[in-house]
Amino acid sequence: MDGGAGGGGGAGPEGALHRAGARAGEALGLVVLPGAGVGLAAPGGALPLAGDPAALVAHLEELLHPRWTWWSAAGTAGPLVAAGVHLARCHDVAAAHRLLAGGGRDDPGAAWAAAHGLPEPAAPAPGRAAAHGTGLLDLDGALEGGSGPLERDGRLAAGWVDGRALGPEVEPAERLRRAARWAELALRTAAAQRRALEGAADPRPRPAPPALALQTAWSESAAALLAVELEVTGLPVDRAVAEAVVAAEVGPRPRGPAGEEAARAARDAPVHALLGPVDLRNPAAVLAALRGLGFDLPDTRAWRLERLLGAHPAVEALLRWRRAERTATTYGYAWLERHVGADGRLRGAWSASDGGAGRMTAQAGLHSLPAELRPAVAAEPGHALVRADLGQVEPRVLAAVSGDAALAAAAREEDLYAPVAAALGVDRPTAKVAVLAAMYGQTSGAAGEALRRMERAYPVALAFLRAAEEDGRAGRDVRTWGGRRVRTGGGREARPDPPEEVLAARGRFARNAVVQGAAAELFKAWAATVRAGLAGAGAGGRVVLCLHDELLLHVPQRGAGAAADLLRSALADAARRWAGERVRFVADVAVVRRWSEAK
DNA sequence: TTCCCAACGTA
DNA sequence: CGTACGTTGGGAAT
Repeated sequence: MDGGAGGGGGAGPEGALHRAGARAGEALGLVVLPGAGVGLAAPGGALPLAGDPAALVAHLEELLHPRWTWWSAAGTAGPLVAAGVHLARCHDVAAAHRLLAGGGRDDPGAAWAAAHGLPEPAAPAPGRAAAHGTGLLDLDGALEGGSGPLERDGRLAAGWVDGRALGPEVEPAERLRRAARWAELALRTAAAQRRALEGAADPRPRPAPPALALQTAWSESAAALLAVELEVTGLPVDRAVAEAVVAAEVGPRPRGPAGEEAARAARDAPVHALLGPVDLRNPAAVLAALRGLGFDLPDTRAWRLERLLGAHPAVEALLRWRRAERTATTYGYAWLERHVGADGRLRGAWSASDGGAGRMTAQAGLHSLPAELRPAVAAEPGHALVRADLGQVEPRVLAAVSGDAALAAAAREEDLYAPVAAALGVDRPTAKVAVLAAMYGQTSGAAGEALRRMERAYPVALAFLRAAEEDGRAGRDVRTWGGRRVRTGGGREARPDPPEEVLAARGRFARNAVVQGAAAELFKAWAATVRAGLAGAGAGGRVVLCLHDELLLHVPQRGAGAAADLLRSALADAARRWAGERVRFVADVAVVRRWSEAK
């Protein structure tokens, strides 16, 4: 970063940072102004630094190895990651807020308010809550009056939350000072969150590992940074193979809108010949046409049509049409065009903890690639893919978080269902169905007797699940093992007397959330540990896909064996921190050239 | 233009 | 054997 720093004096920012109370390994607030500089904040003061943000941050990473503390990785880390800077540790205020508060809000205004005991502010204008807005300009009284980022009532000022206060139209030196001030507020918010995480009451029947909530906040923070990296890195795709897979389903790439239209008509023709000129893309029309053939169905879902395969040739044609249409519209040439870059990387936006239970989500179809396309996910020359997926993760998680000693004993086996089957006195498939039925709240009576035996064999686990279900039915929030608050919908749309259907759905949701959500936490702790290990190895390996219980790494060929070992050791480390020694977690690991070759 | 539903891919 | 998510197209509501 030679010579880029201003404000620190002398050889660099070290002196000023030291005077501001920055210490190696400790929290350091960070705001990035792309192309202009950074705002830093340590416990004793804030420091504006002009210069290239990536160079400044890379230097400080090496010098201080801090826990970078920002409002959100999504808003701050993008330019740094794009410039190739590795950031080892962070506290992501948005991620910690999602963990502590649940719900959909994670903007600075909401996090600040929660951390200071203030009521949640009005939601920022949708779509305009950019990290550092470029919009102008009518800086309101809160800014112009010199009152800075805080309103009189203690809330964050709107002009700061929406980024206008840091916009490029602000005079450069003032803009940097504001960035440092903004970093200071992120640091203060993080400190309050840390106190809340450390002081969190432990409502569970048995004690969690020490500081689990704080550890979880940090691994969730790492996942938020990983989400930024995943989008920058992308998933390596062999475009020729992908196009061949598409072509096999829908034919050659159509040329222009006319070709598009012709291909569409060609897809429809065989079904029209058998079913009449029905609008195949309108389910109601398809339903009516099928009724004309004598099939009276509640809907036209594939599994329902498959039962009628022998009855009329139109059924087979329709099912074939559905597959082709899915490929053409969702995973076809247009999709490749939109999401696969010139460098052969499939890119989409990632979210580190979306939805009710806090799983990762991804756009651009990254989480729902059809199996037929997996041969197209391929290592680049000189590289390998290393794939690992957790085995039977949800029942193992249930054993860990419920504290059921008998289930934990079963979870010490490579195949958890074998001892469960023995305990229940049933065969393995029945045992598996019984466990899943218990975890997810069965409604049809298929596993009735096995479920009653589950109750006798694993009463602690079943009581844990029943308690979550009761909380959900009552509209009470539940907390996952790592401390994530999951709202069950009792608050919003509070109808006076919800029908049984709604109550039952809330119960199933809560029963599922305490398992699925906890599994998501363990997964992210694993992913964060793997990420750190890859960086430490220094061989350029990257996580390229996270898929709920599966990790895919892209590594130089000669590092593949080490990466496979890392996946196993990282799981052991993460699981020990997360659950102690009582439960074993297992991963299936394979070094492959194509994703389809694993498993 | 916005919102909801059906359908289906993944875990 | 239920939950979660994203994407698409169509139709109704606005």
